[in-house]
Formats: sequence, C-alpha cells, structure tokens
Amino acid sequence: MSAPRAGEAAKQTALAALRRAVLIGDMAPGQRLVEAELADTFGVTRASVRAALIDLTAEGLVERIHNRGARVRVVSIDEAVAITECRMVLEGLCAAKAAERATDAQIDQLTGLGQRMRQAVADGEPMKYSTFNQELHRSVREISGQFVATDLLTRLNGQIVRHQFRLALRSGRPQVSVVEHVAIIEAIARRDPAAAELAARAHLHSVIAALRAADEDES
Amino acid sequence: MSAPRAGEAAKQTALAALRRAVLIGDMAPGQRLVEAELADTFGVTRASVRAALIDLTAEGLVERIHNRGARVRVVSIDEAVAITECRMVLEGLCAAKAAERATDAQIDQLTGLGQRMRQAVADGEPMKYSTFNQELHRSVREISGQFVATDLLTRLNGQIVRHQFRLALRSGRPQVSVVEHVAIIEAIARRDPAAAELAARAHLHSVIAALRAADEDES
DNA sequence: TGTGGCAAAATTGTTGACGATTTTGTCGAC
DNA sequence: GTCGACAAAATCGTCAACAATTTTGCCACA
Repeated sequence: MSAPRAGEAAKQTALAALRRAVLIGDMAPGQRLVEAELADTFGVTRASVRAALIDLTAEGLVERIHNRGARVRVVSIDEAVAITECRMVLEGLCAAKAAERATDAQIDQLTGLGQRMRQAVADGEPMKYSTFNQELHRSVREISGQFVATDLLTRLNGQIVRHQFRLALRSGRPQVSVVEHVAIIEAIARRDPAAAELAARAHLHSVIAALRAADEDES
Repeated sequence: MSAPRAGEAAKQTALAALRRAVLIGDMAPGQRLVEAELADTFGVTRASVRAALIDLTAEGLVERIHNRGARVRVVSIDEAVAITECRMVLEGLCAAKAAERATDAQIDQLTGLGQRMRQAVADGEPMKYSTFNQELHRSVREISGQFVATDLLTRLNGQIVRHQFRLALRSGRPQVSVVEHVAIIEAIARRDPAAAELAARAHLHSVIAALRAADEDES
C-alpha cells in the first residue's frame, strides 16, 4: 500500500479525477462527497481533496454546505434553461466573431465537421453525433478568440452537460439539431457575422424548447 | 490587543474587507497581498485570509501564483474590452427579459432613475451620475429575473470597475451615455424586448469605443 | 407502534507548527 | 563598478492532530 501522494501535484490529480467523475456521471447528482473517502480512493491527502472540492464549488459543479460537506450539484430544469439562455447570447457573440476571424483552413475544418455530423445522423449514431456536436461548439469558441466568453461558456457547459447528454439521445432530436448546426457553419463560411449570430441563437433557442419538452415527457 | 477572530465569520469578514479594498482601489493593481500582513490588518487568522484570497481568485479579482503569493489582478485594455463584449450580450439578454417582466411600479422606478440621471448630468456631477449608472444596471438585472446572467455580470463587473470609474470622469462621456441609458429605460417602459436588447447592446458598444479611446488618450 | 431525547459515531472545520520555495541582501572576484 | 554565487530572511504551502458540528443508532416511554 503506497502512502498517499501529497502536495502540489496531488491536488491537481484529485481535481482532475473529481471533475471527470462528476462530468462523466460516475457520481450521481446529489450524492454526498465525503472527503476522507475520496482521499482514499484517489490516493491523496484529505487536504488535497478539500482544495479540489473548493475549486469545483467555484466552478458550480458541486455544492458545499457548512459543516455538512459537499455534494454533486443538481441543476433543475429551470436552472438549465437559464444557463442555456446565457449560452445563447454568448455563443452568438462567439459565432459572430468567428465569422469575422476564421481562416480558410479553419472554415475547411468546420465544413468537414459538418459533413461528419450529417453522416453520423444518417447512420443513426447519436453518441458519435454528440461528440461532434461538442467539438463544433468548442471549435467555434476557439476560432472566435473570445477568451472571456470561452471561459464563461466552459463553466456553464460543465453544469448542464448531463442535460445535454440526455437530450442527444432523444429520438428525432439530432435530425433537428444537425440542420441548425449546418446553418451556423455556413454563415461562418460566408463570413457573415450577423447571420452566424442569429443561427447560433436560433440553435440554442431550439435547445431550450427541447429541454422543456424533454422535462414534460420524462416527469 | 484582541486576539484574532477565527472561523467561519472571520473568513466572511476578511472576504468582505478584501473585496471592498480591491474594488475601491485601496490596493493598487499589481500590489502584493501578503497573507500574514492582511491577517494582522483585519484581525483574523492567516487561514481566513487564505480562504478569502482563494475565493477572490475564483472571482477574478486576484491572481495567485504558486509559492509566490497573491496580487491584485491587473486587467489590460484588451481584456476589459473582451469583458465588456460579454457584458454587452448578457445585459442585452437581461434588458429583453426585463422588458417582458417589468411591473408598472418597476417601470416607474426606472423612469424616476432616468430623471435623476439627467439631472445629475445637467448639474455636472459625474460622481452622482456614476452611482445612478450602476444602480440602473443593477435594477435592470434584478427585474429580468435572470439569476445566472446576473451572477456572471456581477463577476465581470468587479473585474473592470476601475476602468468604468475612470470612464465616468472623462469630460463629455456622461452626456453621451445618458442618452443611451434613457433609450434602454424607454424601451423597457414600452415593454419592447427587441428594442431593449438593441438599446443595451448599443450602449455597451459605445462603452467599448470609449474604453479604447480613453486608452489612446492616456497612454 | 410511534415518538422524543440522549449518547455514540461520523464528518467536517480549524489550528499551529514545520518544510519548501522564492526573494533579498551581502560579499568577493574580476 | 559590475556580476555571480552564496547565505539569510521572508513568505507561502502542507500536514497531522484536535475541536466543533451534524448525523445516526438506540432505548425508554406514552
């Protein structure tokens, strides 16, 4: 049995492992996160886990109550909608800036991604489509060069990744979504900022509607 | 000499005091924030100061480097512009929602605030105008009921409060700004979400231009 | 059977000291 | 006088133990 690693690297290890566990869904929403337990699991000291939990709290992934420990934060549908409304305007901003700044090579890359998304939908592979989906959103943010907006979006995305995931698996949803994604890509390829922003906002507007609909169905 | 207060309340004290000091400008940008020194100043333990510094780092007000301590974060003009671009779309969102949700009483309140802003400009009182300015932005966010956007905006605002302050004191700036503010108020009073969003964005667009211009002049 | 309260266990929060790292100051060689 | 190396001081990061709090288990009692 190796002694728990400690210090600088240990905290980073714990943070990465915990973030991954929460995002992947290994930890159910609302589950208690006991410091000693996690320290044992990851092979680090309790102090490292504690620091990691504090960081994750700032990211909005976990919730800490005084003297009652940390638990995986649950985001209600209403919160998810509010978050997506913010994503809507921020991704609109990024899309517009991306349309202004994209190089030819970047446009080619986006177009190729669009093709693969269409293919994935045609083949009925929602998991693969979901991956391309996230890659597209990330690419647009990267091309936009809007670091502040990118930071905010990364944080917001983490909080609702579970909802997004559930959405991608709903039948019929990819068929709707892919059209909207292609519209964003084409607007950027045309280097039309206003159209790109509108397309991005229209897409996320559709996501909001889908979120609400999914909630109706499943509750 | 009283012993340093410790524990939960102490951390809150330190956090509030530190945040205030950074925002007010008591601590110059780039200034080193020595934990022991601050602990002594505020009459709390070093652990409390430490926790407060970690929180402020998450808020983007302070920068921490491993084994080198914390310093007041300096935001460059480029960063301030990027931040204001995000504010632009987020405040646009809030303005639109506010136009949808505002009660008659709230509209009256906004209108009154607009009057006082005009008065302050006419009287040549930039400090008073600046206060009303912040109050207006806060009111719109509150009326919008967009808690997520409000959180993001509060954080972003803290990071550039110094730049905003500098801007308010420039001659001629209030005269331009007050017109834009009144336009936002009137759009909300008309309950016209689209117009409110456009007015808010136009205002922050003007702020961005002024930021860049102020940088040109002063450098 | 259900309920209230008390004690034990589990869990988190805090402290003070110690170790590691960076910065500053000094001295001597060139 | 300038530069580099070395030592001393300052400062932050980490830990292990202790204190405070909450939760759980249990039993008497109505």
